[in-house]
Amino acid sequence: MTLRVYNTLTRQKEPFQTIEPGKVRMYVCGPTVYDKAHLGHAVSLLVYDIIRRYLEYKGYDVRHVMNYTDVDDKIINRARELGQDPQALAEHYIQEFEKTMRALGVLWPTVQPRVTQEMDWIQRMVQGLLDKGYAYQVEGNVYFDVTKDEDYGKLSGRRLEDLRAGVRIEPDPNKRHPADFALWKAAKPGEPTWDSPWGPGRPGWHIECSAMNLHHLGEQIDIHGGGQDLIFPHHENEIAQSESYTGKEPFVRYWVHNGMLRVRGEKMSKSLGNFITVDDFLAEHEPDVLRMILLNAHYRSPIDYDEPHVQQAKQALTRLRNAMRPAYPNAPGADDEVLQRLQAQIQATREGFEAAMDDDFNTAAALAHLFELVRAINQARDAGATDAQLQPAQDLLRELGEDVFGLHLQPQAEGASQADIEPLVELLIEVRSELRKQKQFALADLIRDRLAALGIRLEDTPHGTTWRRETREPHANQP
RNA sequence: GGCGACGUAGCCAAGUGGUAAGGCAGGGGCCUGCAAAGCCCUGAUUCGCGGGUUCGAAUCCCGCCGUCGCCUCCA
Repeated sequence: MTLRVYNTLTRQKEPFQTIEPGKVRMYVCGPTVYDKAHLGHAVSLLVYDIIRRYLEYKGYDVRHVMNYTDVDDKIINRARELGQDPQALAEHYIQEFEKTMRALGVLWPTVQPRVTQEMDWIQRMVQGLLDKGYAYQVEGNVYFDVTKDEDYGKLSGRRLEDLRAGVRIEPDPNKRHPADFALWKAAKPGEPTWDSPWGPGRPGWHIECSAMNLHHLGEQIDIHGGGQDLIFPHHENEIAQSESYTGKEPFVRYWVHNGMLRVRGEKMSKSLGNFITVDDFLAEHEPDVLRMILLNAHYRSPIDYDEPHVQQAKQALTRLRNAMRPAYPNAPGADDEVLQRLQAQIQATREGFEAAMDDDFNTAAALAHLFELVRAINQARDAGATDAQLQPAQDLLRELGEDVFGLHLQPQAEGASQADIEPLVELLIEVRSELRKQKQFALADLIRDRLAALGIRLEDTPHGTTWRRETREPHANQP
């Protein structure tokens, strides 16, 4: 099977072929660090985490770059409000963001460049664009001249005439064309500045991503990711800069854009003030719940966030985890017919899962195949399968659910180890069984309830009583 | 005004020409002292609406209605 990926540039799914065989160069737009991460950031982190995990499952070596925008109007303004140094503020929120990444359990990017550490590459590109006539200087500012780029607008499907007719482009007397954008902004009093051939100033927003791509991945890359709201103008401008500078097309082989998270039917955004921070979410729910919400939908679709969806995702996650539970006590072993069915499902699941993921990372369809495996495992367990007989199926569920989807399906008990408490729990179960035989249900239930309060769940089956540590509690992000 | 996406059972959602995956919730049953989990059965003659193409359409075309996004910072 060949992986096919939807490319925003061509608006269709295309066979995935990398520039270098076996290697993927992937760049994902990271945050501007002036505030805590919200759920939209989490969506982006998780979507590209899952994509990366699948690429690695397919055997690719992924070089994954995610930037931090640590120089920007918003940072400067926030720092001014708080009476802080902008760099200190940015550093603080980078640390916060990385806490969030750890809490969400995403694979760590290979490189995490910061604008402030890329000035050489940024200035080199700005100068190159000036030299080639794609940019012009006005009073210490450098602007990109969109009229010099014949195919400007190809990513977002816009034409300059349309833009000119646009209602909300603010007139700027310095710009030759309203759609021209700043590569370098002349210094204003009280702002961080860097020396440059065009005078003191700081980079415009778009140039950083072009420069970091060039520096860390090369002139052409395989995948460029980001939210759909970045298609215009940010990614459009990136293409214009990079292709004008290098003279090579395409700058990016596959433009991948994830759908926006919505709250109460509207996009969640800082300007609308309806955003939920990741910390707020994690104080109530475990990170896998958000992962499940995303897995259940397609990454390009908008996702509505609300409590009912959270509850649905939580239940579905529990069903997945319950399939990892062991065989019944003293399981006699399942017969051949049952085992053959289980074996057939193992094969069908892997094939179905890969076919779904190969089709533009169709996680919802892939997840459906996982649930079919779940049913087969549960059927086999009910039919008396032993742990050894269940293991191949559970191994597959673990591989696809944990390694590829990034979920945590195995109970991860905290505190005392399993081995430490096992003899004690077994003792209590034995005592309780005696009580049940003697119909002393009040006492038996007391033991069950008190153990439940301690996070140990007892379940009576026809074959005996099983126990397990309660799945982990929701926890706030750890330091 | 320009560009674009979407509209599938109570809810989430896959499915882009061959007769509707999966999950959540609900109902019935099995199991059980009870509980929990699990298993079995159960739901759209139908895919926003109206036309058209086709032997055949949720899937293609046209029109309409509705929701949302981008065009300004934004994952």
